[in-house]
Amino acid sequence: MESGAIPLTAIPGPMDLQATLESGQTFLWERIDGKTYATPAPGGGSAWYRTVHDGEVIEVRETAEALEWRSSTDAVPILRDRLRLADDLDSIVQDFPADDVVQDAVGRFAGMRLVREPFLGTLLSFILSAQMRVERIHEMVTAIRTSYGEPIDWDGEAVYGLPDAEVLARPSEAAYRDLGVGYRAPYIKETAEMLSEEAVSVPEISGAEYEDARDRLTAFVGVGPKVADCVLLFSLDFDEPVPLDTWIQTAIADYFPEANQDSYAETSRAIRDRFGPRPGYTQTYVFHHLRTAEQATPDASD
DNA sequence: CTCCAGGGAGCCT
DNA sequence: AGGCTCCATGGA
Repeated sequence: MESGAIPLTAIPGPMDLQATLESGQTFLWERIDGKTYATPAPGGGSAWYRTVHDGEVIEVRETAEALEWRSSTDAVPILRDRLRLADDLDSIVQDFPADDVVQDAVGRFAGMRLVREPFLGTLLSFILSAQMRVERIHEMVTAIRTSYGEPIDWDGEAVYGLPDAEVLARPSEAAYRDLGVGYRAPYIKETAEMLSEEAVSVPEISGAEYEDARDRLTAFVGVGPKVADCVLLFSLDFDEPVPLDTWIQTAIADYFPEANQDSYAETSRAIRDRFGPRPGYTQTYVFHHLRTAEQATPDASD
């Protein structure tokens, strides 16, 4: 086992590991303490998080001074890439619009970064996300990972990463339904088949202009414009997408009504213009802010 | 009980 | 192109 620490002073701008990993951008990490998407822990520290990257186990937590890591390999370049540690967050946030809802979100989650997660896991996660709560998406991805991934021995514990598309194309639709994914079962199977057959060129999508890339991604079964936007934003390094989910639609209705247009493509352009030079970053803050504000309001008994 | 969740496919004009 | 209906599941 290797281990190390990335000093927070080596990261441009603030860092909030928990907000980054528990804001519904990625479903490929698990908290080792067993609590998933718990309310933020006060005190500057975080739980340990674990993922499997190309067959290597990676664990990371945030302390007051550093991102500490343990891994079967050198985790530093992987963490820098997946957690976008090179992003100058102060500069990015300065470009956000001055609207209260945006600035309130920045105030709550300073240090939340976009992620740059592996393509297959991101694609499947957001296919599963249709009409589903964030916590359950994580449960479904975990169920697939632990059911069909190869166990990795990690200090005597079996750790499961997501297998490749060829493996995920094998289970029957009924087998996926048994995992509780509902009507998304055929989407998962058919998309895995398309990937294993290389029916769609992912490098071509990565290299395309944003709206063209979004259109191309919808060739996968279960992928419409919203899911495509999530994949482009959280995996393929596009900063333009503003996924128009129920929360962002609510935000548009309440705070940016002039951006409400007739079609997804037109509304997308309007809200992008409204959000400024970093639309994807702005969206991620607003989404996390509104989603977590709602769950805090229903009752004061807890 | 009803309503809702990071929507999309299939079908109809 | 744009509108309508159906699609599983679990929590509030």
